[in-house]
Amino acid sequence: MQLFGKISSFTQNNSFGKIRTYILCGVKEMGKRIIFHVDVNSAYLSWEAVYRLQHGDSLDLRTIPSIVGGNPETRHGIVLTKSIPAKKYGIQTGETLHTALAKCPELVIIPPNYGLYMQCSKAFGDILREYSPLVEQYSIDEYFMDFSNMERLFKDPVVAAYMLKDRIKSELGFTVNIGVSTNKILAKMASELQKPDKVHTIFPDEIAEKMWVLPIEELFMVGRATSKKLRSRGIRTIGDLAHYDPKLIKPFLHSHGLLVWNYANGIECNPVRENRRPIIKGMGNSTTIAFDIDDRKTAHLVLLSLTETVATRLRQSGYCARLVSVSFRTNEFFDCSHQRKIFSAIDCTNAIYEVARELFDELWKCEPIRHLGIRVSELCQNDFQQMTFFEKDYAKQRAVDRAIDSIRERFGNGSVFRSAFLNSGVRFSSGGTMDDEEYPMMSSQL
DNA sequence: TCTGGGGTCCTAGGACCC
DNA sequence: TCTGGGGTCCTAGGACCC
Repeated sequence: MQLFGKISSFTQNNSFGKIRTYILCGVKEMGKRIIFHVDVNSAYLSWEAVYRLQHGDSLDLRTIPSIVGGNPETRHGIVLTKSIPAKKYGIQTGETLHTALAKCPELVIIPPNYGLYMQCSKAFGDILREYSPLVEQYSIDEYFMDFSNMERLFKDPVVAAYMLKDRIKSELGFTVNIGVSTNKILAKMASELQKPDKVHTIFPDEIAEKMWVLPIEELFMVGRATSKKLRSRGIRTIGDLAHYDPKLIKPFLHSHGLLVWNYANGIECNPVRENRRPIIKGMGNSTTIAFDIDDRKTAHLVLLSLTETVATRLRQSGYCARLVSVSFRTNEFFDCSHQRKIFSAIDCTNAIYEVARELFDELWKCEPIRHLGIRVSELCQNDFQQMTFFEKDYAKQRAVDRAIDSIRERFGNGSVFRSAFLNSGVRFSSGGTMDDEEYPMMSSQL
C-alpha cells in the first residue's frame, strides 16, 4: 500500500499520462508482491574459476587480476568479464585487451568457454526452482523469482534470500547477489548494489536512500547516449531524473524517456514469467574476420558460412523467415545494413544465401570489411509454405537441407560441408547452432 | 589504442494507397 | 489535372541489454 500512495502522489505532481498503469501497479502491491533478482558475480570468470578448482587447479582466478576475453590476434580482443581484483585496476567490461593490459600488465586472460557457462547457468536455475514455482531466466547469469505469498514457507523473504545465496555458494561454488523488492526493476537495481556475495533490498520506502543517490548511469536502460542527453540538462543522479517533469523529458528522449523516468521512480509492473519460452523474433549470426575483406568472393564465402548456421537454426526451431538483412562494418568502423522482404517465407540455406548475396552486392562499395552479419526475421511456422509462380520452388533444396541437417546432427557439424570452403581460408560455418539447448535470451525490457 | 556477438525495441522518412 | 490528409508498409539506423 505504501508504493500505491507514492505512485498516486507522483501522478498528481506530474500530470503524467499513464495514471491507469500506476493504479494497476498499486493494486498489485496490495497483494504484497515480492520479487528476487539473482545475479551471478563476474559470471564467466567465476564459472571458469570453479571449474579449474574442481579440476585440480590450486589458483582461484577470482583472487587475482583476471578476465575472460577474446583473442586480439583474430580481432576479438575485448574484456567479457573481469575479476574483482581486475576491477580495482580500472578494467571495464567491453574495453580492449590492449588497454586492459596497459592498466595491469600481469592480467591473466582466459578464453571464453560458452558450453561450460550454459551448464553452470542451468545448474543454478535448477536450484532456484526449488524455492519458487515462478522463476524466469533473464540472461545466462540472471534470474527473476516471484516470492509473493511465500510467508508460510519462508517467514521473511530476506532471510530466504540469504539461505538461497549461501546454498548456491556451498553447492555450486560461485557467489551471487540477490536483490529483493516488490517489482523487477527495484529487485534488479538492488542486486547491482555492493558486490559480491550480498543480499540487498530496495523496497519502495528505500528508493530515495538507496537508489536516488546513484549516478544516472547506474539506472537500468540508461546507456551512453541517454546519459549524455540527461547530463547535458543537469540530470546527474537517478533522483534528479525521478524528480524531473516527464513532460520535459519526452521531447528529447521520446518513449524511452518515459520508460527511464518510470524506472527512476521504481515504477514497473511486469510479471515474472514462469518457464517462458521466448517468442523468437529473429535470428542472426555475425563475425569479425581476422583480416579485412576486400574481394567479393571472400565476402560471399563468409556470408555463406554465416547463412549456413542461421538457416540451420531456423529449420531446427521450425521457422521460416520473410525478411533477410545483411550488415557489415568497414575497417573504419562504419556500420551499414540492407534488408529485403521476400514474398514467400523461406528456410532453405541456398534461398537465404541468394537474397543475402544480392543485398550485399547492392550495399558494398568495395570498402575493406572487418565484420559481416546476416539476420533473418519476420518468422512464421514452417509447417506449410506459400508457393508462387514467380519465385523458385525450393522443394528439392529443402529436402537436401533436411538430409544435411540430419547428417550433421548424427556425425557433427563438420561431417558435411560445401566444397567452396575447401582451401578457402574461410570456416565452413560461423557461429553456434545452439542445437542442444535453447540459448537463454533476454528481452531489452523487463 | 583498437574496439565481440547475440538479441529487442524504437524512430524517422519515404513510398504507396484510398 | 492538381492538391491534400491519413493510414500502412518498408527500410535504415540508433539505442539499449548481457
